[in-house]
Amino acid sequence: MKRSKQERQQKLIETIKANPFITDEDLASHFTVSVQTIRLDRLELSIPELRERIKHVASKSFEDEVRSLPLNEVIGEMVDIELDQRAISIFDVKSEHVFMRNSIARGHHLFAQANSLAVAVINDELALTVTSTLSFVKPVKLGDRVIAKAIVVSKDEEKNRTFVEVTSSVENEVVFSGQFEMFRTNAQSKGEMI
Amino acid sequence: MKRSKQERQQKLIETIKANPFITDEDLASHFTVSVQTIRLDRLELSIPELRERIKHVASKSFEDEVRSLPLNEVIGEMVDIELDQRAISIFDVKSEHVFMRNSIARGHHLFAQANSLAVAVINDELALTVTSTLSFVKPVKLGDRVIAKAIVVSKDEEKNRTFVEVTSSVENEVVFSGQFEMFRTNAQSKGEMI
DNA sequence: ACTGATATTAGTACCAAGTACTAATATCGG
DNA sequence: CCGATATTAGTACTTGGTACTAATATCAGT
Repeated sequence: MKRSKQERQQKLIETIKANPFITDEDLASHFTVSVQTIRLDRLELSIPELRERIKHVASKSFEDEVRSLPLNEVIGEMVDIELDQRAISIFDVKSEHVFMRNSIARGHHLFAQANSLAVAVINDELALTVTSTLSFVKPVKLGDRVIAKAIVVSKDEEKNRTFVEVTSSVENEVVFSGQFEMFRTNAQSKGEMI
Repeated sequence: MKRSKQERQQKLIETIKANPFITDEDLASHFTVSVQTIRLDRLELSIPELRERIKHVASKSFEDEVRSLPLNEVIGEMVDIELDQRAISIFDVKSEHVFMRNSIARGHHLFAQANSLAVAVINDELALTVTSTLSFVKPVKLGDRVIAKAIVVSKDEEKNRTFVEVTSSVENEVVFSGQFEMFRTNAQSKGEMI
């Protein structure tokens, strides 16, 4: 039934990963070894104790929660903005943004960054994306820092339209570009989009 | 400096809410009362102890994580698919998808649903969005159920391109449409997007 | 079969952050 | 000043550990 130490430790890693809430005692009975053995295993594998594991999971999600609340309106971090002119935001590609199997960022995050930047650069109460044309130039990978630059290219004051061009790059290489036609108004709340 | 018990308890609730990771000891010195007082307060307010609070935060996020892992690939719920032909998915607009101030769905969620559906309908190892043109027809509100239909309209076998048209509607009214030019290949792993 | 190394188990003291409970003081309102 | 409420102190006990020592098991190789 049981096999080598290495095998057990491998399973241990998986088991704890699948359920970080498991105690040493439960692990011991699960692998039918003593609690001390489990503790030695954790020591060797430098797996922290239950409380530390839980704390880690909790603090990770707590930070995310805190971060996603006030900054909700812009995807990525705004570093520069001149209303009605240009805006720049950076977005770090983390594991939650990529496909599992190839670590490539999912397109909607790039779109989200670009689009929310286009919304932000508009100096009005209300900004609404009407149409957009996107070009995904180059795959973006886990760990990449994407810098999006939005530039207001033209306006049609009569129709309340603003045209914004967004170019995103990673290490000075263009990875994405999009043209956004935005509807703008300072009316109270006819409805807003994006 | 200090005020009534009620006032302290009110602050206590806020403090713990803002930072669930705080110990009774830290709370005690923060409010310059004894640890026992803090414990009586928690008892009266039925605020659980630190470890239980942390566990709660962690398990909440852990469930979310588990849920988002396998369903990671498609945004929304796939209800029908005929590879290389058409696909349908539904997406319920929840509070995390909308702007706080007007309860209107943020565009990238509509894009994400449409785009992941376009990826899914492609019957190949690899599907990559090259370009897309989007039209946000009508604002989508909190609580709306968005039904996206993807239809493969044409193919360019030589260039490995597939053109997909996605139309999203709420209660039979079109709210969004997009044309997606997809790159496809069954090569192992040249890179993938979206 | 014996030896040495590695692995496992047992046991103790100690820690953090509590609960549960009892008992002694403070403080305040009338 | 008295009684009620609030606060503080203190003890025993709990969980899920760490850190450490020491005793066994198990296995591999000669």
